[in-house]
Amino acid sequence: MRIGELANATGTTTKTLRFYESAGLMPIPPRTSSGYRDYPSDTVHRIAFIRRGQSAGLTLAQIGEILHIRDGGNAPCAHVKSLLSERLKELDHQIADLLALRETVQSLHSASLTIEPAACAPNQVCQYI
Amino acid sequence: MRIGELANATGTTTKTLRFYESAGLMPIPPRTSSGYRDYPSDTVHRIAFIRRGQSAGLTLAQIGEILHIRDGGNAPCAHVKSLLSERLKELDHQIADLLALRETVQSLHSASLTIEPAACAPNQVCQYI
DNA sequence: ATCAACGTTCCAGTATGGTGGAAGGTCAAG
DNA sequence: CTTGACCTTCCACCATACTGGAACGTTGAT
Repeated sequence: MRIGELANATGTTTKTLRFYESAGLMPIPPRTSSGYRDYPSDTVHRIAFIRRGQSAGLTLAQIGEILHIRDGGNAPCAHVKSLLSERLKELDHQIADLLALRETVQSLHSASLTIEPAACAPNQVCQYI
Repeated sequence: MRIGELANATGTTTKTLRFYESAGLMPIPPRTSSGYRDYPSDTVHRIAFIRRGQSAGLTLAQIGEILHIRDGGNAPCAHVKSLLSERLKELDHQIADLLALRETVQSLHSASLTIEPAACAPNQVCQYI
């Protein structure tokens, strides 16, 4: 199948597919005599996997690692487990950071609602921040 | 004061200060006869404000807006209030998104711990994802 | 034969907040 | 007079996942 078909079948764009290829996520596809990429039809599964990996919050680089292990003929199970638990730890950190930031912003915001703007000194930028 | 002094006094670098200037966050400073930037000493407060704005999760562009209002001789109170409440909404969105993602990753990870890797079919990339 | 719709490569830009380095000018101490 | 620490400008690059566009070749239908 040609690149446009594949893009249609997977809900991506030809641009994105060429980008994935340049990023090392796709095996180099064979070409037709005129130079068009000619993908085997099971490539849709590979693209679908990439999308699922992205919705799981993995980066393209991490998804690439998994694909490379599989392409090398091995089962990527162990690596996937460690990527997922790593990602889980990162998420916990990010969530904790954002919650702390939310606290900060929340209290700045509350203060900005209660303090009189008239009390604003012109020699500083902003009393709320 | 010269740029290195200012950088030292505020815990930034000369690179960063020149970057802030190019980003429009700093008033154009006077120069010495030899072409060195010569900052008024209250510039440290401006830099400190920028840092506080960043720890409140504001972008440099948003911090710039506040500074411009103040530089224009007006009190930025109203704008600051709206920036903070906007930021609060964004944070709530981001946190909700991350929590949902955490759920997804969590269940994928649990599955990866219980399912037998031996059940791994070689014709798909990874059963966990 | 011509036209649209597809394909190709390559280069550049998006947003964010800087960082690194080259090539050169200035200043104070020894 | 030279050395080292400072300053100047400018251009390029980091990560991330694409996107836009130019310039040109191919395919299939009318």
